[in-house]
Amino acid sequence: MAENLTKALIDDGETGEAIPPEHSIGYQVLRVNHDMTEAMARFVGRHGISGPHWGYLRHIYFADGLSQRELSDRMARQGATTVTALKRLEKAGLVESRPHESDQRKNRIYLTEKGRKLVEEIMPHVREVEEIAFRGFSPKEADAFWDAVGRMRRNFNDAREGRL
Amino acid sequence: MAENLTKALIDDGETGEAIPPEHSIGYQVLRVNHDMTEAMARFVGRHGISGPHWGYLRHIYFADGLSQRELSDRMARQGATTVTALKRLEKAGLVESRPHESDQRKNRIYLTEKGRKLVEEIMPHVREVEEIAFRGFSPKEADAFWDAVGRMRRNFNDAREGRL
DNA sequence: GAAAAATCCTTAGATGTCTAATTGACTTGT
DNA sequence: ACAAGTCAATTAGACATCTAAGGATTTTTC
Repeated sequence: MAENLTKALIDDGETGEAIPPEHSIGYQVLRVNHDMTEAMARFVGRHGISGPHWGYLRHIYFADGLSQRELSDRMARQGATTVTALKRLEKAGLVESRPHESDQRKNRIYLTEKGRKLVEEIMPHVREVEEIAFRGFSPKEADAFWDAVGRMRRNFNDAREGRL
Repeated sequence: MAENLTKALIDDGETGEAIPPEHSIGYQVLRVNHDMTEAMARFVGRHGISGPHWGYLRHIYFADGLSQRELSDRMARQGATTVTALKRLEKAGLVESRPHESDQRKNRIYLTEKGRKLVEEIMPHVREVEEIAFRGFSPKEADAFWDAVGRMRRNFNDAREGRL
């Protein structure tokens, strides 16, 4: 039987008892996320930027010319948060913002040459964090994990949209 | 072959190319964590508290009398963060702090009756979030996911400690 | 075409989080 | 036994984030 799903939904679930943090998948995912972002922040800190700023830079690197709205969505942050992050990045000479050519409400965000170089310097650290995460995983297990995370994201997306 | 481990460590890895966010397990875990904490925050918001505060209350519920240090560790937050959170929770009449009986540096944190009631009111929502997360998962798949998350946490813990 | 609604960005203010420095209390080494 | 080191909690100050409200520009509706 399901030993760990058990923890949250059968052991505790069937008795209707409260779920302690260690038996809550939300808590466990919070912790593993914390570990990963902390590890990444340690690496990028050496290059003089914060973890969140790294996130913005990477998105822009792979999708130059995005609007702030698009960037906020991909970062899973509110628009107001992106405004201040971009201000700092622009001040640091890492990104630049230009008006959208056909819609005057929008901006387009681009990496500067300096920004691009920085992303390329930092990228090996991403590989290192990925490598730590999957240490001891067989390819099959890693696949299963990727698949599970994708399905969970879809589950929450559906729930938010009111489907299901 | 590993289709998804592939994404980060073979496809991109072997060519030495940059890893885009969607192929980064760190980004995917960030997103799923965001989805879960957002869902939980929506639920607990109805009861007048924030997501982080809920986290503290749950830990105290299951380990009454913890020191702030212990509580901070379990929450994966710095001590200073816990200070301000507890101040608010105390002001709201949900927790109380008493001096440690044998070590005058420490406090012990307890839930009040009101705090305990609140945790019990909110608990069903935790179950709901867990249920959304694992929708469509077989017991075996859920087990595998629990196992994988635990191993990842251990991997990062080992890396932080300098083991490996 | 004009009014209404939606979209994009921005600002203002609140909350949560971190790091660094401080104070007071325990623990250790000699 | 005492000095040095460690540890718990706090404060101060910076940064990241959110919600709410506003201004400007589409887009939609009739």
